[in-house]
Amino acid sequence: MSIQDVAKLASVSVATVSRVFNLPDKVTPATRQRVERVAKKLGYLPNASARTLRTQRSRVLGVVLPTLLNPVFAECLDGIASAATSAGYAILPITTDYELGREDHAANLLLASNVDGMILVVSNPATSRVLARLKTAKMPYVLAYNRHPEHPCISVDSQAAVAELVAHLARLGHSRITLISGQLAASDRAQQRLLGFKKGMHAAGLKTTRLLEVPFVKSAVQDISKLLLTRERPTALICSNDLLAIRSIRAAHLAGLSVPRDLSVVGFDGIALGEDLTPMLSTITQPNAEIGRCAARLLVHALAAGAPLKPNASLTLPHAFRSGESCAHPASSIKKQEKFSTKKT
Amino acid sequence: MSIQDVAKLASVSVATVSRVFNLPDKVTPATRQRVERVAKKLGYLPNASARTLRTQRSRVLGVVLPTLLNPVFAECLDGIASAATSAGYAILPITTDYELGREDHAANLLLASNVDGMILVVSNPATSRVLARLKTAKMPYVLAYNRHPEHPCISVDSQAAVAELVAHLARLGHSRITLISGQLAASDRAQQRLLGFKKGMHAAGLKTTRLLEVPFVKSAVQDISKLLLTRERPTALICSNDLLAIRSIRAAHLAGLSVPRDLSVVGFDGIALGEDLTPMLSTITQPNAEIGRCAARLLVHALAAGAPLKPNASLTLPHAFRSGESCAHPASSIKKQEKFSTKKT
DNA sequence: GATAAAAATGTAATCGATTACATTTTTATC
DNA sequence: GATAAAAATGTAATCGATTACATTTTTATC
Repeated sequence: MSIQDVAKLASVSVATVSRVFNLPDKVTPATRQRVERVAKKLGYLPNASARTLRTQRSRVLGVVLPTLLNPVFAECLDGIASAATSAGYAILPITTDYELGREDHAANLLLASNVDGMILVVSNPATSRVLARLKTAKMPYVLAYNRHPEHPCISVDSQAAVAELVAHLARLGHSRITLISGQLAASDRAQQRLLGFKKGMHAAGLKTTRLLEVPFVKSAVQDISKLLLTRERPTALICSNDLLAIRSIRAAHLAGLSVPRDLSVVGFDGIALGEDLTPMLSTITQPNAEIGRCAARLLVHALAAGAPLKPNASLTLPHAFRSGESCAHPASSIKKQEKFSTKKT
Repeated sequence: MSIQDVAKLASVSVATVSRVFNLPDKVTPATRQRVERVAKKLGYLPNASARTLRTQRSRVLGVVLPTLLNPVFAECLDGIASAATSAGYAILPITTDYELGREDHAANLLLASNVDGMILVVSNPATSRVLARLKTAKMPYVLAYNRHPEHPCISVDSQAAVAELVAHLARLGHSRITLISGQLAASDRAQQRLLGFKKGMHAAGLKTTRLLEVPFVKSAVQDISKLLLTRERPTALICSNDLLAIRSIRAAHLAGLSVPRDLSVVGFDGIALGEDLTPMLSTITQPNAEIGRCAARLLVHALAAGAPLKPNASLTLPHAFRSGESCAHPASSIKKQEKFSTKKT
């Protein structure tokens, strides 16, 4: 079932069939209809491999993501897909499960697949081997969530966001705040959030910054729960992503603590599901779908212009604090809390 | 950067270069090393489009899913990806957002992309146009989650699962049970779960089966909340998926009801996140990743055998009731409940 | 209706791999 | 070292599209 079959049955040359699909104005209406009818009858679709080989463009964007099991990236991919589709591009997503070797593998697969450009969430742009590879291969790309001065990146300012959050918690009366982070080595975001945490704590005059680094793949509820059973337990947890926040709330429950009465928990990411939870998740929201859409639009734009994206094309999108129900005054400043509650009600 | 460049620089023919990559045993070690070195230096990767065009196989499996924003499908896709990868296949996933037209579009895109086979979650296999299309195109495929006697399907027995669940709830003392379902027209699973609900209610001697059909895309918390404020409100909700269950728990909270004291909520799907919630989600679990892995393995096997999958290759995987914390005795039978609680503590 | 210009259509090269078949080189055996 | 067999390598066709250029047909103008 090829263009040859259609041409034969429609009694035209393959060039005419091709034109019907690509330059319909260059074909007489009568011929066009005849060809279209035959094509439809045969269920003919132009072979993408042949077209890509000949035209040297696939109209496909490669996407490299850590995982789709974290809704952050699923939401982002959804944004990428919608922007890509409206620009006439398909997407080819690959996940790496935070394994560095699989980043290379994914990039190679996409390079071999003739994608026109790539959107990536890498572990760490500063040390990434893939990015060098893309540069030598002259493959246009843009990073999402990552932040690095030498690469085009779409992201929010995680560091500032967490610093602001610390200030907010301090204002609420919290002083024993612990950062629950995923593996720092596996993500520049986690590192930036830690930095923001330290800066924020320092700015608030809080000396001791406590950090619990937990494995991300397997649920870390037990580890967090243990932390919450210590004598000098924190009154607030800042979690470097929403899934960790959800697990922290679970951990609090297992430790016999009520959220937010005994413990405030704030997440990071703003996954949609957080709004449906009880207590509704307090979190720093990123515009995940918009990050994806921006990345795709920028990349498509660069492809149209024929020039790879430069680092100065980077975009910092706005984050926001979504005040949910998992964050409040600490129990020690209960009076203030009551005043607040009264105001609210 | 093509096989020609490598051949020239290594002073061999393109055939030899090709053999180094595909039949390395047929090449003298010395030659092989020379070619491999040159290939590596140039960063050469065999062009997938050219290879696919020539060999008539892409080693890619197409995947058609409603959405990745529901973790069920993200988990399933993860299973597909792992099984496909270990079998040497890549995957090309496309989402349809439950829009019928986009199912066609996705299938066409995948057909044009020369995928070797397809794994699909369609709206309704009985009425699907894509499946007919795949048959005429002789494209091997397998359905996931769907159930239909005329197609190869990997699924659980939703109907039996819900019927059993009703029996369980009835045993706990519930009689006013409402099914919260997504759009019935958009999913055969929803229809089967409804059927199981009716059968289960009938078997339990419960006459009135109440159903609330809610839009799935936008959160239906308000609708559910309204239901819970009625005079004859249900004591238990069966939700046709876990996201609806989460929203139902939220709705209960907004209605001033405590779960599970005032209202039992049971979901369907067994998304991983449900275990981290408080109350931990009571739900009927499906082996989502395994459904994906099975589908991929079966398809790969069929491709190796050169024969399309027959309906009798269908597999019913086991479901299970995960007893979480969102389901208990109804308040009216409070004594029984206390007995139970005591036992537990 | 002859002529020139414009529009429609066709021919054949091309993209980059694989592979049947042909040719050359190496190895084994005497 | 001559000869046959086996191994290594090369040549050229092929997959299915697009497209520059050539050719044919249609249209416009007198």
